[in-house]
Amino acid sequence: MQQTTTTSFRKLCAEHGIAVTHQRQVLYEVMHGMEGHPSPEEVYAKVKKKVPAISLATVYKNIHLFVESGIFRKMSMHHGSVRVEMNSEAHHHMVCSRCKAITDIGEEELGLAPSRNKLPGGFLVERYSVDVIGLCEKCQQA
Amino acid sequence: MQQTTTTSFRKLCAEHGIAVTHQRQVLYEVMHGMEGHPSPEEVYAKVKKKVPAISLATVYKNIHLFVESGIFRKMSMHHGSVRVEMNSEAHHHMVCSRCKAITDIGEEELGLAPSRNKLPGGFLVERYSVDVIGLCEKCQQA
DNA sequence: TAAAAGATGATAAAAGTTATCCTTCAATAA
DNA sequence: TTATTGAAGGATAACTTTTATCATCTTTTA
Ligand SMILES: [Mn+2]
Ligand SMILES: [Mn+2]
Ligand SMILES: [Zn+2]
Ligand SMILES: [Zn+2]
Repeated sequence: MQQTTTTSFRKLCAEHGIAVTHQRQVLYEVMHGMEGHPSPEEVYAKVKKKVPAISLATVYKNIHLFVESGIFRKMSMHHGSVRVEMNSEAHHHMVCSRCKAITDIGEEELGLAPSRNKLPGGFLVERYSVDVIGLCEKCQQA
Repeated sequence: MQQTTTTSFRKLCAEHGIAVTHQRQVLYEVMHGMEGHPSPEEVYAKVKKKVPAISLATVYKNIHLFVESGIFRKMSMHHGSVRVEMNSEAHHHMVCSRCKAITDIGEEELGLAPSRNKLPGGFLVERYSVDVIGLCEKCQQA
């Protein structure tokens, strides 16, 4: 089983053209086994139990690497700072995955019909916030 | 006109039960006139031109105040740190506006039909990321 | 107009992230 | 298998964003 895991991680790395290291493998396995949407600090705390000498910088570097190579993805666009919305119209956002430009798009233009107002688990809907991830026109050319 | 603006800001403050200060008024007017989704630093830079002595802390405090009192809103949920997604299924998120708990919800469960793949401005859609903002069951009781 | 409550400004501190630099390790070829 | 070389890791400084603290000043209200 250990052998199998190791082998499949080697394969994953080969597919993505990244080197296999012990830290990377443990990090991958720990992250893979985590529920929800952990922060880098939470990942670090868990990995440290298996590789006590690991550095927080290594965790950050490899989280980025995993995200860039498509092994995992970011939960949502994370802007360095909080952003305020002054447009009070009901609208959503187009986010360019390359240049990170954010453009408003009206609810009708987007053509989204939020149906339910109660969701599984008894969650009561207040509003929907849709980020459309994709490429802006400029970035499609480049 | 200046008089009118001042009067309407006083009214807005009264409605939201917050005190009227010079800094607050200038901040509100500057933010109201800004395009897009500025960061606190960008707001600070602009306000400083009109009130050179204003402190960055005041800008932060009042942005929070404006958001809490519903005058403006946050562009999107901003978590203190980057969050990684290990669930590779196509899914979206229910975000509790009170306790900030994030729960996965499958695409079908949500009942969302993303139709177009080209949007205004030539934006090419890669994927949709929907945050449903609302109250989780626990927070509805409290 | 005076007292109380609240807001501001300066600045320290905390939290999150990135950069630097030296050491160690993994990939590759001899 | 071993030597070489580029890549990766570890320690830590530095940077960015945000919050906390506290003395001073301004609004509110009575
Ligand atoms: Mn917007
Ligand atoms: Mn998720
Ligand atoms: Zn772009
Ligand atoms: Zn909740």
